[in-house]
Amino acid sequence: MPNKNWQAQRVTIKDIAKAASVDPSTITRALQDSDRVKPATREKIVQLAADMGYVPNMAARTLVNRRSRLVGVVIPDMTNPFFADLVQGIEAEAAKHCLRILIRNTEGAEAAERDAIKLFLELKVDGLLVPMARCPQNYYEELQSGVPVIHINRDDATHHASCDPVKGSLLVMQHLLELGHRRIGFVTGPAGPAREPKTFAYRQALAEAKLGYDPDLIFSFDGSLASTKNIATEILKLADRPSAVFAWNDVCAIGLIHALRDSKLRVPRDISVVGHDDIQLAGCIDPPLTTVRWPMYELGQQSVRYLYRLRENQRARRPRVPKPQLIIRQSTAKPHR
Amino acid sequence: MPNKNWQAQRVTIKDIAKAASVDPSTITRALQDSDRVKPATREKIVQLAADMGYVPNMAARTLVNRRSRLVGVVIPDMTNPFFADLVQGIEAEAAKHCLRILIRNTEGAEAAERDAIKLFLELKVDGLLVPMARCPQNYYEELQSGVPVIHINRDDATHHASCDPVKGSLLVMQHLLELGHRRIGFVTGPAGPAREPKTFAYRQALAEAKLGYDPDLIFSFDGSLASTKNIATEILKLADRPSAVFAWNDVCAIGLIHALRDSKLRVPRDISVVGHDDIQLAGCIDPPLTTVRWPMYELGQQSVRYLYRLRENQRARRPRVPKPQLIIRQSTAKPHR
DNA sequence: GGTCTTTATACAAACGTTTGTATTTCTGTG
DNA sequence: CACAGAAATACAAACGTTTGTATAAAGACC
Repeated sequence: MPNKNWQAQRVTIKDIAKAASVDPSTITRALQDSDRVKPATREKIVQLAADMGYVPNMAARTLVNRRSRLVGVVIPDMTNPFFADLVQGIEAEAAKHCLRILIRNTEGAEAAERDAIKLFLELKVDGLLVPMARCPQNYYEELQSGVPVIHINRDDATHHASCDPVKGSLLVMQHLLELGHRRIGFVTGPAGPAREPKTFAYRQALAEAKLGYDPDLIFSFDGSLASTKNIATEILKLADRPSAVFAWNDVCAIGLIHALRDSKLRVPRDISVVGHDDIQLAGCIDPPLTTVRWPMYELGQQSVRYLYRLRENQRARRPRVPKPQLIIRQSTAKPHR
Repeated sequence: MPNKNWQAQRVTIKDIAKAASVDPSTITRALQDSDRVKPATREKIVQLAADMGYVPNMAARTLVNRRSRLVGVVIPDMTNPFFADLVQGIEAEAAKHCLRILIRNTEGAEAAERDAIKLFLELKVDGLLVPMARCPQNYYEELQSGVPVIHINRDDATHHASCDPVKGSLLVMQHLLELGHRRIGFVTGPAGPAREPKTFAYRQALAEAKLGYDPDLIFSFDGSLASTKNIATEILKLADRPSAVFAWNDVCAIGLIHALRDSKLRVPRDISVVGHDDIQLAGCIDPPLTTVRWPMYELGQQSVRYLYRLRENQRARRPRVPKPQLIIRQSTAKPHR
């Protein structure tokens, strides 16, 4: 069927008004359940609206209300199931406050993040939720958006809800140290706000254990599984191999374990590997992965609650969030040597 | 800082007009790069707009244009990395047509899907992209939305872009049959549009191979890894065990392999397992998973292109999409017995 | 310098809601 | 029946853009 005509607005409040021979303002009030309209009239109108297939025009509504009840969420990486949890928490809480959430995906790219923010601001969202923002904080400050922005896991932001990223990594290091590891490798990830604190925790833990920092033990993961192969190769080449590796995240850890096995290194017998994020599959690979879990669902809830307070100009304290948790499975063991 | 005042609209076109002592309409035209305004004026205005931090009000714009250049995308399951690919394809193509995409997440729930659609319609999106719709087709037909809706992988829809789901599953069955398997199990998944065609392909392939259909060999996966354990138990209990299992998807297959191994069944020596989707991790578990890849990225691109055509009232043919592809790795082998 | 184009800008109406105020219609009371 | 007061509804302006049309300014030609 060619040339079908797509029409944006089908039936408006005025059409209903005409059909009910009543003023448009009455339609609004009836649909909003205001007590200013007679029950009988309301009923008639509601019925009519349904029959005529009326769909409110948010554009018009937002224009006059100057509020959209919309919240923009910027997801840096849809590939990472880890954010799915966050979104679920966000949605659950948003529903309670009659806020509707809208998602944009940036592939961890700064430009895409800016685009997303721009779109949301044009849409006049009531608030912005941005986990692990890639753009520097001053970008957000200079924005002067006039809209509350809650950062998730960026503790340098004015408003943020965070799960201490240093803490999580310290737990990992502590675990490895307690097992007796002395040469511990570290895999950094793609640029982003998570890199700093993890690296910091790694160095901090080494220092506290009075162990030296060896640049040879730092590897880098670019987000692709292919790069885990290279990391394995690098590790193999080292004269003095690490007995444990703290991988950037679970995907990285799983790839690494696979690559190491290809090179005849057994995990955890020959080398321990720890991940981060506790993705769904972490527990059912071989060996089940030791990792860190962040309470993303709660984080999502908390940040919406915080946003809501802010939006209502209520006194809003930065939310507290449950601590990261070390999940010990079987990819870590005492060093063999 | 309590009681900060969040103001929706900060600087409008009128403010710029005043500042430039010029009519609002000139501002619009200058910002739109129309040739009706003198270059010098345009430049001044553009500069001014930037300095004043002007953010266009989409609500107002949409209201008069009756077009938003927005496209709504309904994602059924963010957990599934499989959709990330789709979104990337969608975004890449949308950018080419100056369309901006907005995502809503339904947890595969019918109600959430309806909500998402409702929101998008209120927002007056120019089009809807809905992969694997959970709602029945007549819901969409009765909607009479006046907006083009492209379904992805629902070949019963008026407008759709699909990758033949039957074909993919037939490839799997063919592969298993060629290896010599005669007792093949099948794991169905949560309710949804994918269940029918997969099941159909399974039965079809059995029939063509002149093999009987045995209800004992049908298991069901509810989306949680926990349920794969139950499936493994069920399989173990069977007197006449299948020599191969076609799992609902990769996550299911990985969970199942893990659970089977716990019960001392080795894959693929004792039992072959095939997945579906070819998620990122499929290649680096042990054993690397045989699975089906759908060209989700292309599917995303195609559906946007199709939508664009429809939106422009151009003649639009349903897009062709590359076929699903069987990825043979090491989780399948000849039956041992 | 007057007329005719061309170029640049101003004016005004419209998009679909919402909301404060004004007006009409009831209901009950004296 | 008149009137106050309440209840129900109508009126009109506003939200921030866009766009067709009208107007003013500038340049070209005789």
